[in-house]
Amino acid sequence: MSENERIKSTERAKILKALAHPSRIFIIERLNEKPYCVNELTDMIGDDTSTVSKHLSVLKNAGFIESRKEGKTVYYSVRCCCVSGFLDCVESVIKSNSEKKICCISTAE
Amino acid sequence: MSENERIKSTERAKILKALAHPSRIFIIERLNEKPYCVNELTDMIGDDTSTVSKHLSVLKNAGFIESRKEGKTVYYSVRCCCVSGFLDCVESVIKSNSEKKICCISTAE
DNA sequence: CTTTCATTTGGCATTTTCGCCAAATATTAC
DNA sequence: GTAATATTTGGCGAAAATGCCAAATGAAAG
Repeated sequence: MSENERIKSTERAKILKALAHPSRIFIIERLNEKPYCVNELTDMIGDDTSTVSKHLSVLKNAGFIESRKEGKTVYYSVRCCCVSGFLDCVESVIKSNSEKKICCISTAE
Repeated sequence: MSENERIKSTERAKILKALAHPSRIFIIERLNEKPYCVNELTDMIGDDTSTVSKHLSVLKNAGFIESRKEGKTVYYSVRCCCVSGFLDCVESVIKSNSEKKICCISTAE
């Protein structure tokens, strides 16, 4: 692996890692519907506020979401529309695993 | 987050985690071209054989790749054709990050 | 200015992941 | 059979991720 290849793979891994957590996937799915503030997401998830805030920070740093401040409240929203395609693909892998078939997102129904 | 939602998010996170490592992304990219054996991938990556073997095991358990034994050699190949779409999406996020624009895979060039 | 509410940051213990080595397994050659 | 080659597995220390608490910051209200 050349230096350049290693840098590129590491960069990509960072993005994927940012999404690779149950709460963060849940957050992305909720934000895919509409913007939510930290408090609302915290209530939904049930973890500590600081934990949720850190998850949001991870997603933001990766470029998946963005934030907008409104008074005391910070609203987060999805910045990258391809995330849903991401999750569709994940779903497709899961489906193919359970069916023990080769997966393909276009044939998955 | 309901029990069911938590299970679903955890399941999805597992799949994403399996891909969220520089070497594993590199492996998927190589296998996307054609099947390779452990030795060949080890040479390309430069890590210990056991390390690469474990990465392959992670990818296989997640359902991304499959293996076929030929004599002493084990060849791995991509089982899920949507993986390239995955990586395209990751690329699109990276690109939008550097350009500080909203990303969308369809407009990314 | 003080209080209150929403969020972020620092710190720390726990858990998970990583990567090497050594040993085990499997297959072919001698 | 033994030796050589390819891969996997077990184990262990090092590094990274996780999640809570407490403290800090920021903004509006009294």
